[in-house]
Amino acid sequence: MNKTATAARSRKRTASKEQRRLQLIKATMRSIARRGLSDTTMATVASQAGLSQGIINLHFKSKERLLVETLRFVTDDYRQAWERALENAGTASDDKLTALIEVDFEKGVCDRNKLAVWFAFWGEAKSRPTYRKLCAERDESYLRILTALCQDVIDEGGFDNLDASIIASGLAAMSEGLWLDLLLTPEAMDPERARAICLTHMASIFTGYFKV
Amino acid sequence: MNKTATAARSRKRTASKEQRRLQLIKATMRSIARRGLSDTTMATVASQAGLSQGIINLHFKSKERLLVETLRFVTDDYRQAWERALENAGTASDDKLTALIEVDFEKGVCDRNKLAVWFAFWGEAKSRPTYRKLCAERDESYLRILTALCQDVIDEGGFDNLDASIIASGLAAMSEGLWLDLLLTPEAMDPERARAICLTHMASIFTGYFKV
Amino acid sequence: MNKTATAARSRKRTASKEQRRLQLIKATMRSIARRGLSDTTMATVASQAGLSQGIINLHFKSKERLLVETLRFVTDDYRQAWERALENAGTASDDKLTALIEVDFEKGVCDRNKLAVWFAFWGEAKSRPTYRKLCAERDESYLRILTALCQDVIDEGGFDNLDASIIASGLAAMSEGLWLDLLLTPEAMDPERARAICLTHMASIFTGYFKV
Amino acid sequence: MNKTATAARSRKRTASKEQRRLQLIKATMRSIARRGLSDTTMATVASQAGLSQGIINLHFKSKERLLVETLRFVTDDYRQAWERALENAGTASDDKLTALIEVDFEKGVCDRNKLAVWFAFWGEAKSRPTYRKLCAERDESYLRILTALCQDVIDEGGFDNLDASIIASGLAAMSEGLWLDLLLTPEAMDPERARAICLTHMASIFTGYFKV
DNA sequence: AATGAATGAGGGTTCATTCAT
DNA sequence: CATGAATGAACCCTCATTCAT
Repeated sequence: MNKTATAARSRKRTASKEQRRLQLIKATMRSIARRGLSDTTMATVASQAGLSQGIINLHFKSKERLLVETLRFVTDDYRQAWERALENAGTASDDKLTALIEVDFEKGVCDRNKLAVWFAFWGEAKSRPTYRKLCAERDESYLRILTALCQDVIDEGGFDNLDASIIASGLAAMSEGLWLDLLLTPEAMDPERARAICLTHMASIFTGYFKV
Repeated sequence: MNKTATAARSRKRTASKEQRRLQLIKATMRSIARRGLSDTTMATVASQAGLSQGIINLHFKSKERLLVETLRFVTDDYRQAWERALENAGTASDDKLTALIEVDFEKGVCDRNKLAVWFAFWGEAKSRPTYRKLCAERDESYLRILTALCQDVIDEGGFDNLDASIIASGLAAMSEGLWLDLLLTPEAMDPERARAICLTHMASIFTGYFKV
Repeated sequence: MNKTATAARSRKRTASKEQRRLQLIKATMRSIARRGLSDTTMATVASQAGLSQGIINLHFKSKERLLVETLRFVTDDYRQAWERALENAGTASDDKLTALIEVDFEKGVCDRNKLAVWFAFWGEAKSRPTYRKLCAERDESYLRILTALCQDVIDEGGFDNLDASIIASGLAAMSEGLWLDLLLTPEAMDPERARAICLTHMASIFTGYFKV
Repeated sequence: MNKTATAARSRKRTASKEQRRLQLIKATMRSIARRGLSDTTMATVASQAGLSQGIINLHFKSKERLLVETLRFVTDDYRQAWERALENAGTASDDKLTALIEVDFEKGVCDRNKLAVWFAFWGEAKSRPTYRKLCAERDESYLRILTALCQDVIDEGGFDNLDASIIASGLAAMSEGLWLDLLLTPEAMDPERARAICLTHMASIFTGYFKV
């Protein structure tokens, strides 16, 4: 066997290992969404993945690690979504801000399964420093960019009496609260309506901008 | 022993029984706040209450029942808080609305322990119809009164182009989202700031009202 | 209920708890003797005791603790045996020494089950500081009294050229080695013969003493 | 490819196979010495040997076989040591006996790691016929030669009142017991002192012989 | 011959629940 | 009404073994 083949196999093995981890993380998310965090066991995850019991400890050492990696995955996934949204948005500040708001309610981000995962971890965050830290980091980086964009709109639109930080915090909070409504009362709230609520809010603040 | 005595004793017993239940519910809340829902066991609750192992099954029949009753308690507690706030508020619609908003961030309602309980149950709500129903009811009744008050302000202030339902939903969501910030990043958010954010938001919408 | 009754019940409860611990320790010894330390599981011990799985963690917190307590029990048991033997022995030093030797091969001490327990723990002692410490303490206190008695015989018999420490160490070692023979080759060694070997050894050293 | 080449390769392969087995047995001994028998797993052995997980089943079929082969190795190793010692000893019976005793405390035989292996297996011997048989055989062949040599010394020295079997059993036992001391209380016993104890013992029995 | 990912039986442990006191 | 010892199912995790590569 020549070097190239060895490298190929080696690469394949490594890739496969990463794939397995991803497969297990996704199975974990499904299990959390369907049964809740407290009813998510090694068995439910393994079975979701169509694999055997021992597989999780083989790849993640412990259940706790699996859960942390799952949270990290959701966190990264969310960040990538809004980074991508910003890239694809127009160059105008209000367009960017709109894009950042809308990403919270678009398909890949705002499905009830992922929301369930978010709330599952938030529910345990107070008593689990590891979870809290991961969640907090997500919030902070998101809030930072949101604040910056609000400031841009303020500057451009001449809304000198507004405080970007206050607006951004309120907006981010509203978005999270709407997620809760989507989770708890799906019959009374849907992503489209949630998006409209946020944009209406922005339009109230920045007169003349964010026509819904 | 005469009938009166029996009745008296019976009444006393019942009262005592109710006290015990309350004692256990409060112990449950403390346990959830300190250790999280998933680390809250019959033992941690009983120990918090300074009572023995078997006591919970005696009064609540099962752990599940205890948790449901705890959630119900929190729900009722919250409702009473804003009902009381409305009673104590001025008669003007905007005063009432302000009172309703402020109650979310006042001491008895907005302490990190109670927030932890809320999020603990929200985290499990998707996969537990019983929890979801209780949480949803809370939201709905709160949202109903909030919408009505917004409508009053709209009518009184002549804000005919505004939609009370949209505003109320956004406001309620913002409030819940701010709770999450209080839970996750207490160093970056405090009740006073959260209140200010909400009121600023209202002031943006209803020009001339809700001066912070 | 009066104080006496309370005390009685309390005493009974405590006693009962102590009894349960003893029962489990004895079940552990039987399990080790029959199946070996490596095949002794929580299940084999509980089943030996005729009790349920969870009982051991209830009384000993962990398997490791149970094993340590079992070793401690054997250690204490052994010490009590030779202390009792010394009390019952005559006042002459050589009588006492004889008694101390004979106790190693008398019924209550030298049965194959207990020997199996000793060797099971000795087998793990090198890599388990806790075991080693307990075993070493047993050895040391026994060796100390053995040396003292040898010294007495030396003094009384005028064996000035002998070293009590050397003799005692050799004697103690011989005794332990004979236990191994009893364990490994019961068809070639029995307690009576082992006892004779030790006494013959003493008779060789202290001319005129320890006639077998 | 001609026959010769095939044979050569085959021979080489066989040799290599034997080396691998030896490598794994030595890794097993190290693992037992460092972690104890109960913490010795296929993984710890393979890792000690710097090889992969599956290697042991490839060469030994099962863990049990590996352990048995390890015990057999230690047994053979011990036998070879005293056979060599006898060959190298002088022709006088007491010289041979001295050599036989001294081998127990010389470097290659009496190191704490090997002692740990011995005791590990002795600890499981009672409940494992396979282990017991192997250990017993070791004892028996050693005891046979020891008895014969004692008899020679008795005959030559005119110690007609002594019983070779009793002396040999006592001596062998003492040696094993001293090993235990070396294992458990290395700060209180060392090979040199152990050797001295045995020789002193012999000198007491055979007056005029075995001057230390 | 050698690897190491995968399996799954069985281990120790936790904990909701029961029940004699 | 209250206790807490006892139960046993279900959990997470370990590890000997298998097998595709």
